[in-house]
Amino acid sequence: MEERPVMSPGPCEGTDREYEVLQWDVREGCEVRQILDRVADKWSLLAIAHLDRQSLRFTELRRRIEGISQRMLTVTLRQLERDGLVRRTVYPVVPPRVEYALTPLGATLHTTIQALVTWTEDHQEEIARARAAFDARQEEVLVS
Amino acid sequence: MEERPVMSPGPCEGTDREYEVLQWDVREGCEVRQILDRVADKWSLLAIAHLDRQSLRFTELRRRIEGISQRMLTVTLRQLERDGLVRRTVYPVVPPRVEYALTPLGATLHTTIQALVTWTEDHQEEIARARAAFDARQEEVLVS
DNA sequence: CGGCATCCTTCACGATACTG
DNA sequence: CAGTATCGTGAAGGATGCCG
Repeated sequence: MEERPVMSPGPCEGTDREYEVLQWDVREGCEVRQILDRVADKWSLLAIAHLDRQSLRFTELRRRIEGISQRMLTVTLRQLERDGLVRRTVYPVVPPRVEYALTPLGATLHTTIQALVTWTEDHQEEIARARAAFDARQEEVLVS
Repeated sequence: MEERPVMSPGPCEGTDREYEVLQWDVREGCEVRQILDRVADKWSLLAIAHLDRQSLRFTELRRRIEGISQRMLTVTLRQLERDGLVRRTVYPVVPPRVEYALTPLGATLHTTIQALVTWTEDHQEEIARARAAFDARQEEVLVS
């Protein structure tokens, strides 16, 4: 068992959520950061996005998330399962059949993640233009 | 100039957004994936979250994002600037004063990102419980 | 103060091989 | 099919030093 979360040992309790979102940083470094990392992770994002309202078998999921290695899909799904975001169902048949689906909690996260994905899709051209403009400006500076 | 995005040279044009979100994967591997990666990046997320409706100086931002190195803050801000999400303003005084703020585009992303942050805050206990339960189950299996 | 360049380490991840 | 275990590598990122 190699990559098991190491859980930063820092001081981390009583994350008084009273003072409101704008101050969410005062006690950051706590678990929020770690969870955010996991949840915003490249492969987690894609896995959750693809499990929208449907359960998928391991290989099926692997095919849909183009470019993911078997190893990373396994690791990612284990983490999501551990976090209670994905439910793993094993059918005791041979050859084995394992299905993955979002839990209710995972479904609520899906909504948020889908918003991020949609935002990206909707603004990719704008970003591409910004990049081109930025690079052009850099070019100028380099020439001069 | 070391880490400049390499821009995967794969086939990537005419990302027909006609077929709708559920099919956003057919042409993935395109820029969407790359942008999603950047935008969902650990430090990008935090930087954008902290630039909510206020501009901050470099050092101020650095102090608020606990744990970020100077190097990573610089790199992150450059990328966000290049993507048109953050505006960098240099005041020609000495010592130099540089302020960072969200662009209008960045502000729209902030909304989405804040939703993700809020989700994480709202569900951290639930996730902690899920993890504890999962780990307990693993323990059982190991003992047997 | 707000960087950039260099060096060096770590570890995330892919590739590969083996199993129930 | 759906994993697990092991190994090797590249790249991410921290530490440090210098500069306008």
